[in-house]
Amino acid sequence: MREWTPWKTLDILQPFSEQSLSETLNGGQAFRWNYSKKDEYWLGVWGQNVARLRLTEKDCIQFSHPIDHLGCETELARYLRAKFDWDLAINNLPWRSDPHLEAAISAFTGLRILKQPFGEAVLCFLCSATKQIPQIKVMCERMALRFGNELTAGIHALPTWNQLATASETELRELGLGFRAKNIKKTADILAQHPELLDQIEASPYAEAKQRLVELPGVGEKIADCALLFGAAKLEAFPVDTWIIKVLENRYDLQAWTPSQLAQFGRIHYGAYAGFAQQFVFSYERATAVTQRSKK
DNA sequence: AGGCAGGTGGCCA
DNA sequence: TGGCCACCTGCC
Repeated sequence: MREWTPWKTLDILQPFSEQSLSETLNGGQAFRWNYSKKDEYWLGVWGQNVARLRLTEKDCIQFSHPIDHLGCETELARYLRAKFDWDLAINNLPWRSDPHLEAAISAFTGLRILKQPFGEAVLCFLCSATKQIPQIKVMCERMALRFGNELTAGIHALPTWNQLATASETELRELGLGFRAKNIKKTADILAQHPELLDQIEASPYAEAKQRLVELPGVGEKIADCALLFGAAKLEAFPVDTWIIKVLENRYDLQAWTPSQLAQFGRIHYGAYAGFAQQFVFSYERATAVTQRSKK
């Protein structure tokens, strides 16, 4: 068992709350964070990094990482987008004329969009098709254990696409990936053949990046938008999933709109930070649904 | 016990 | 274009 560094406060422009930290790490953006009630910290993995996170009573965010992992603090600041001005982004959202958005923003103060490694975001959201968050997490965990590097005692990184290309579809199915296994295998083969492809896509403007991403097997509009929003910091990406369809139909009275029309509405109504707005109303809707379910 | 879950692609009109 | 359906698996 290797040692962990003492807790240190991360230099961050705007604070989290317990709730917004939880929602950011474990609300459907990322799938590799778990909270230990006993130890009172979050443990997470991204890229070849592992860290523990916790909030102090004053909402300072503190981190710890394996002692031998130099550079983790820099990577963490990048991952959490510590220096990005999220309040300015909120200022540019249309909450002044949109009571539902305003309520969602108020309910999730401190929520932000992660900058995950792009390839990992593509992989995780390829797993997400018709799955709920706990199940997506299980799939990611199994892929990491089977094909990813061990970072510290018992904790594995997600496999790189090159590592995945060595797996057979059968091996992937054995991890419980179901029909997603075929898409992941085919995508892995393509990315192994074209090592620069993901970097090129990430560096492209949003529209072009999306156009090129949906050429990958199993990547449709929704998964492409998730990967670009959570893995490439393209905040104009607006994933339209079943939750957002519900929100727009019920809260914005847009019944009878097709998903593609709803996507267009979202981009126009919410603007340049549509994906950030999406995350607020997504979280708000899920919180409401969970409350209603537990009342029964 | 059967339907459904943060979808996608293929096939039909 | 637009609607329908199969596709794995697990959970209610």
